[in-house]
Amino acid sequence: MEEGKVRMYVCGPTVYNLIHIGNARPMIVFDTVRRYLEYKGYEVNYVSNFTDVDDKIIAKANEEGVSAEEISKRYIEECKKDMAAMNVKPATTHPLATEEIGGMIEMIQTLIDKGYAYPVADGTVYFRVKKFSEYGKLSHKNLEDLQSGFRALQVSGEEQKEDPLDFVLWKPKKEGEPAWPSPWCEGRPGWHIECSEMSKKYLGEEIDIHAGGEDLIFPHHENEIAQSECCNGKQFARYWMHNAFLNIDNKKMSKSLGNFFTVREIGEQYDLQVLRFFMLNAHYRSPLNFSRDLMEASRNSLERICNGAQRLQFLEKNAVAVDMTAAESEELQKIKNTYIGKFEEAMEDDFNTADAIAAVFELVKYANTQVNEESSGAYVHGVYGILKQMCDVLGLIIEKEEELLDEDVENLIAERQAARKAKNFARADEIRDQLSDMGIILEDTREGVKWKRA
RNA sequence: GGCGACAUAGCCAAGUGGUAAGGCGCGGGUCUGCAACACCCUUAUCGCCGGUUCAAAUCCGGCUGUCGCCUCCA
Repeated sequence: MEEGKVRMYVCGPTVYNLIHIGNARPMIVFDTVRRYLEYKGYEVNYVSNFTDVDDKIIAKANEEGVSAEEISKRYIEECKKDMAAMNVKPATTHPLATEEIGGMIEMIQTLIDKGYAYPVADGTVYFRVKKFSEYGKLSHKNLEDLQSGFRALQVSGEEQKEDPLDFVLWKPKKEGEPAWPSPWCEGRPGWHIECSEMSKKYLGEEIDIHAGGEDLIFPHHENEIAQSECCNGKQFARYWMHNAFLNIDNKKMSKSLGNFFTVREIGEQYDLQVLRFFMLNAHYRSPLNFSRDLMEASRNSLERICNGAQRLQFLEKNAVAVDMTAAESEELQKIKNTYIGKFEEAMEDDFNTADAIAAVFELVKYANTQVNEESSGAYVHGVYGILKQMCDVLGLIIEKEEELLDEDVENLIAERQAARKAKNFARADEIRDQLSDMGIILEDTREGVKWKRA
């Protein structure tokens, strides 16, 4: 909407527990969208909320005998740790629903004033769905479909609605629940109005991109559209992006099936970069199946990229020639066009990260076969730069911190080298095993001995 | 019942009209004292049936299979 800028809202998690790997998918996917837009020079105002008042949070609080606030604060902190471990950038703003109640009340009041909402006797406020003729435009549902497919089981409070399709904007407090004063009753906001308000406050009445999991299309996003467009009189979001689900053994993840994994659990077994790679290896709109085998495959794949990157760093550091030759300069421009070209083309085709990753692998192959000891430092640096640029956009970290080994380890490596020279391979292998037990893996490359952490 | 999505090699996964990217894995080989890394070679005619077209994984129809959503559930 505004030259050089993007306003983007992503529905965030309800913080009643550690986030699971299903929650991680939109975080990783839309963080990558953001990174690409920033890479292209856009200034991205990225807003993602935490839903910190909700039945599940309250239930958890009662279970533990603490306040709802204590629960939500705790899991917001844990969620931020997981996000950092997945290399998900913090949002420009992470609003909390409970801190935006005033704005929500104002929006609800406006909707009532315009005739789009109505309070009932107990103080509940409902949205009058039939008043908004475009209701269903996002989820491709029409009111007849909704009514014909209407479930026989009705929720409590149904009898006070004007129409079964109407949804809650404000609900009265129940015993022991957190509540805020409002013109209608002491209570708390409905879930949908929270996002409408937070999006409006931090991004404005119209935004460029609104994103979230595909399960949110109906009713959550449909209801957000109804609320925001009726309240503000403007188109709410220009683009909607929805990621498909992450399944386990082709089934929706759920606690009852026992196929529920938190990001924290996976992080104990794998570097979460592997999880990130795994998710980006498929298109965000395709359902993705999660399994241990697939994580193993992803780990191996990612390692290939990291190995290639480390080799380049090594070659650069040990390059004999410093400056690029004219031929190298020309070649660098050529590969930039080829690989960055393919990468951008993929990303600009609805963020086809799987295809973009293929471009990364092709560059790695190029580097492994065409870049060598005879390449100039500047040239190697240039190739590495291209690789790093692509990986940065994907949020994959390939740059390892320069790490110094302690003296004992250094000495062991030196001793092993001496043993190898003396053809005392038994001793050499013994040392290698010893280092392996310490978590250090040695590789005898043509360029010298390299090591890495297991 | 209503609405919608998907079906490509052992596995994951790109590819929406011109004769199948990439990765993992398997097997063979080169390099290495060995191992690892890397490199080379090898691994598919795209769920089934029919149609449109000079040409289809790609378009149309039918069938089969899997999955998602259907109002206080994130």
